[in-house]
Amino acid sequence: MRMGRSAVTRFVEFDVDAVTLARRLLGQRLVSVRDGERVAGTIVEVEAYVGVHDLASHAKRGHRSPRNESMYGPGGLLYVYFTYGMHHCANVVAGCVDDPVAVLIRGVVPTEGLDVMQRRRGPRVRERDLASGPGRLTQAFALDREDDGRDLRVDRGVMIERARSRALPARRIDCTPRIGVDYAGVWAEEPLRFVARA
DNA sequence: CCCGTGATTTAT
DNA sequence: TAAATCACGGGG
Repeated sequence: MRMGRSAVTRFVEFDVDAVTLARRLLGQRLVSVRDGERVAGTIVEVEAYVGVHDLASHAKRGHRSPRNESMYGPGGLLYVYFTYGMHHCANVVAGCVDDPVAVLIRGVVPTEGLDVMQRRRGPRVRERDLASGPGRLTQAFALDREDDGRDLRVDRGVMIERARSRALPARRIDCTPRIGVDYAGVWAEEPLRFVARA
């Protein structure tokens, strides 16, 4: 027998286009477990990087290197890169093998392990800044290049848990151009950033 | 506004 | 080999 549209799947499915995955990730729960310390939060801001033709993407013009190799893997891999000499950013790979599309996680609202996040981020950081920003959330969740290529579908250290069975309705999502991609010409204007309304 | 910081990419 | 760039964050 076939699963209907309303069938409840336990896990997020990743083998879809980047925009679909971006919208699907909003409201779901990012989790990391490090040395038995579990932290978690709700994904509230993401950006889609939609393919080799997307001049804002690390895979633009089909570029492939040790850094972005994970983008060429199956949907569900984690792509973590290092930038500006001090920050890590985390993406969820979408699509299928050899189709380098991904979703950058830009903002999470902490729900579990706030004390752990505070320790990692520093004592002067305000609660609402713990994981609001792509570099901030990797620090709060302790994600770095060691985590690049992990498979979120099976990994026990980093995962995305289904916190809601249906995607957020479109009216609960704000759509804007992506941040920090002014170098990308017309692609800088594309509305590929998605933010869950407060 | 400016700057740190260093891996990666691109130009010479 | 050298120079420029960078999916950022913190501090004025």
